[in-house]
Amino acid sequence: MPPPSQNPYSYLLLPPPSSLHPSMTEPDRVLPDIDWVGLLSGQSQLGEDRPAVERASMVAENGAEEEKGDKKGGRMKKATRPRFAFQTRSEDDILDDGYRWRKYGQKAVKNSKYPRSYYRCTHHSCNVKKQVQRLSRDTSMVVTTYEGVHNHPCEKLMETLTPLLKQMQFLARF
DNA sequence: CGTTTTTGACCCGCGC
DNA sequence: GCGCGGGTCAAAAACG
Repeated sequence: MPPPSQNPYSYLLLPPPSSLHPSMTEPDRVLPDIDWVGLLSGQSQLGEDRPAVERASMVAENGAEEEKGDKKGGRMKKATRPRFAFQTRSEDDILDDGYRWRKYGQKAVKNSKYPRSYYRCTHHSCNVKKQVQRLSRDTSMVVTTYEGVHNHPCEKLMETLTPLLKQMQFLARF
């Protein structure tokens, strides 16, 4: 796979584009203050909720309601996780977001001549998923939908961003 | 040889 | 119940 033709991380810093595919629900694009350093370094990872982040990445359609383990019901399955969709103008279907993904399926989509691919985060016990599909209307557009929040830091991103973020924090005190 | 991709089968919810 | 659309499994193939 060729290197990304554009900044693959831009979507981490910018709100999602205003023009979403009709089939996509509108994500909540309010981006509250986030402790990026703590988040990315995984210092405040599991256990604690990160409401700010979840809210920022949540799609209105299926609220992130946690159906906690309850044996009685017999079925408490679907803990709907936050979803976050965005689209990118790119030649490449797969853009490098710093995480490692394993493809586990591909399906043809109705009303589209391009298939949709399903990926899962390869990190152990991190069941974040994403799906990628290309718009048949605008071939140059790729829609990526993330589901869930990583419970581990992204080493690759940390390498490059930590020094900068630390510096920004320092400067922000003035 | 371990990991990832491929690909048809399978499963499940939903509308008829 | 049955078919359809969407999502996942898993075995084999491909890859490095």
